[in-house]
Amino acid sequence: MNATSAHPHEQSSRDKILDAAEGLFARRGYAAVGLRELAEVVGLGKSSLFHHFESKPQLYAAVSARILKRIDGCVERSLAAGGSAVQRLERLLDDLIDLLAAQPADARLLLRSLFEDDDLPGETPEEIESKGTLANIMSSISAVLREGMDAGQFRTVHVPHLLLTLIGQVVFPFASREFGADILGKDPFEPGEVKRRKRELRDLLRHGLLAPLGR
Amino acid sequence: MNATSAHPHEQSSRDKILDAAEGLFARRGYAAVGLRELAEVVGLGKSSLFHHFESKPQLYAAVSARILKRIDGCVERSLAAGGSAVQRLERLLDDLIDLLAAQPADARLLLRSLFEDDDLPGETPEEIESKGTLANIMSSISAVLREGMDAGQFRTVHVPHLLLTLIGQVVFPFASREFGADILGKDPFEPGEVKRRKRELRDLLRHGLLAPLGR
DNA sequence: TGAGGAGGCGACCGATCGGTCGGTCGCCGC
DNA sequence: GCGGCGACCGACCGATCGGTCGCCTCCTCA
Repeated sequence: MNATSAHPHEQSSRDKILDAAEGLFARRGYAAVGLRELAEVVGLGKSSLFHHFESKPQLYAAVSARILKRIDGCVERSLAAGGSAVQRLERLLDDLIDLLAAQPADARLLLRSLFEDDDLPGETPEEIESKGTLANIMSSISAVLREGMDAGQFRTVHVPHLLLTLIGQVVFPFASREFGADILGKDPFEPGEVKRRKRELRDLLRHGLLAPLGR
Repeated sequence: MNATSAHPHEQSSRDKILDAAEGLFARRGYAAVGLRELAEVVGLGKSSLFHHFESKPQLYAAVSARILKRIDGCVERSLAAGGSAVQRLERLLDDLIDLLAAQPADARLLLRSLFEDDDLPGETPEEIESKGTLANIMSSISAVLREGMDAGQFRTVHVPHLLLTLIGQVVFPFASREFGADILGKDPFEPGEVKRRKRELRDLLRHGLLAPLGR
């Protein structure tokens, strides 16, 4: 069977493990997730996990590689669709927000992987590939920013700092689901809130915070 | 002895434990830090830790409570200094950035605590107090935002969403030190980069990203 | 029909986890 | 001089960690 999608309803054990692991790692972090618990969630014996992944670090690498590939695919697809730099950037942010909203675990795990460099032992091939994927994502976003600046559509800003700013403001709100719900009074993943988030972020980038009167 | 500061050079064991724990928890997360390792860093036997803190969760609660109090103090001090809503918000962001830059572990641990609600077992008194401190921080920042909107200095925005945006863009870059260094090509905590970060963030809030030409 | 391999299982391993216990040492008041 | 006490320590506890091993059960295909 094709593993990922013969019938949509019976996914392979490998994918079930990946999905469950993604959720658990996202919520509680790498070290706090035990393989016994993961196996129980999946509905397998613990030793069966080792038929699909050779070790816990390698499993984590597979999970985070899958997420990075999802994001990379979204970025490439979004930027390839054409239009001015402004249009492409705004579409990219919308699409990224839709992606993070559709996959609640992704934002958390992504954020974790961005500030826990030392969480994995070493340099598996899968790890190295992930580093490349991440670098590709960053350079694609940087490219559209520089393009917009060169075309005079954007102000002159420091691209790397803007990159960090964008990541923080796009990813963080979806990473902190409970805290976000406290602040918003609603689940941030609710369709209405997602739509509002896209609008607020776009307006902030277009106009900043200050009222238009004084300019 | 007064614990916190008799001579500046010989801090109490309790404070040494708090400092070391803050660094370790920030870098690797709660579950990944063993008390043996912590004790070794501090230079004590593991069992001595239990003379100062009754359990690992309680120690973590103390560490994160200390950070929240630091931030709350910074916010209150910064907002109390007077001026228009615009001036107070911009000063607040500058001061927060200075604080996070001066205490490299704070941003990481803060970010962690914001999206790992379930990391601590239950409701110790210290935990409840921290929840109040955090709520106080948020409501103070919200207040200055609403004040600026009411005065017509800010655009009409959705305050809770802006709050999440601000947290993400202020805290995240200092939480991901190594990743930030990759992006910037320099250590984000270097004084020059801190200064640049403050300027870039301020300009983004003032003007957004779009070039002023087309308006 | 039967060999073989993929997938799965429970029992088990050494290491390490958070936490406890009994005891030592030095300082301070009496 | 001595009793009490806070700081500290090493040895130890049961539980759990990631990982291994041998065995079983299907399904496939020659």
